[in-house]
Amino acid sequence: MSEPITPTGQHDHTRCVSSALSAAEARCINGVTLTKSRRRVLEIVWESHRPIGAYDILDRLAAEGQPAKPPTVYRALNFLLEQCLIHRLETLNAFIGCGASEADGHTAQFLICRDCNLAQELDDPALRQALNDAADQSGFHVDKRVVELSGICADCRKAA
Amino acid sequence: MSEPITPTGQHDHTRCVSSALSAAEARCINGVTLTKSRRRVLEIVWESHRPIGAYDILDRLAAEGQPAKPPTVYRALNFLLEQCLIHRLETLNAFIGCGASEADGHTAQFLICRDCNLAQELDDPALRQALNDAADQSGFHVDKRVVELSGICADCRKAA
DNA sequence: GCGGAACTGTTATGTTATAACATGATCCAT
DNA sequence: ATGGATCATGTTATAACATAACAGTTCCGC
Repeated sequence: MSEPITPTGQHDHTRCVSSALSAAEARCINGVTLTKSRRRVLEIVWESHRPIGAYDILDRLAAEGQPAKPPTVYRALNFLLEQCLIHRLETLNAFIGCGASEADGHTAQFLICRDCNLAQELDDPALRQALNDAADQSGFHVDKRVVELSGICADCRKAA
Repeated sequence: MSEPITPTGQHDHTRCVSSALSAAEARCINGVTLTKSRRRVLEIVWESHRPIGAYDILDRLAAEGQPAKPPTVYRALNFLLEQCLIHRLETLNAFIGCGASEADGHTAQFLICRDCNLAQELDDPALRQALNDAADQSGFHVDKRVVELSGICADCRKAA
């Protein structure tokens, strides 16, 4: 969030990928292991700020000479989701690296651009509060929040 | 929203189904027609306040001796979505009747109970505002909003 | 080295959704 | 009333997304 992401997603990925990986390694300590294939899937997910589908990950693995089958990828993705290292975007059936720090409840909101396909992760406190209030008013106990706003991002609007 | 919906969803459905249908007829005037099969799919969707999947609708049609194929149902569902007569719940790949009045932008939020499977439709102004603000801060133009909170509803919490 | 736990491989299948093309119904303008 | 445009439906096939079930492997503590 502190670093601009261009419409083409061209920024220093090596930096954010490696920071994602070190966060991942840090989180994997007691009985939880970041194995080679989980690590590779995490890298692939982080290779852009765009959501990527499970079968696209399969294709990447195949292209690298590591042919895999769906369960392999889905198992890795589920592990990464459990560890809060990635998010699943419900509206796209796709996955994206989690940009948030470890202990913030893994709650996020997404702005998904139809044009450049970037997905910007937010964690807006006011929005979070409004979500909590809405649920509280109904006496509803929330386990999981999905907030995905689709449209056109600022850069693409300028470009148009 | 004015009428209580129990955890079992037992309330006067004939009333809400027929009011949904008359809303639908009213909306279908100029070049837009509520055909028999679209109408039947709308009725099926409205037969509970629970989200229903496309293939469950297919099964119902088959049980009624109106065997249909997936495109038939998806075409009806897409029509009903365009007319804002139903919503699609992205987290469930399922559909539910739209309880909102005609001209409010078809923006809604859902509280989805994992236990009784009811989905309560909200249109909370504060939440809507918070969503707008979050997008505006990023200069993002929103086309479509998906807000789905999953958890346990008040009734199921009491019952537990 | 043995047993258990975690991880991976493999086959098959389940679930959700659409492409592509053919046919039928409706309307209304000439 | 016919021709043709438009909208709706039927039909076949397949694409896209996801998991069940079971077999094999690796790793680690005892």
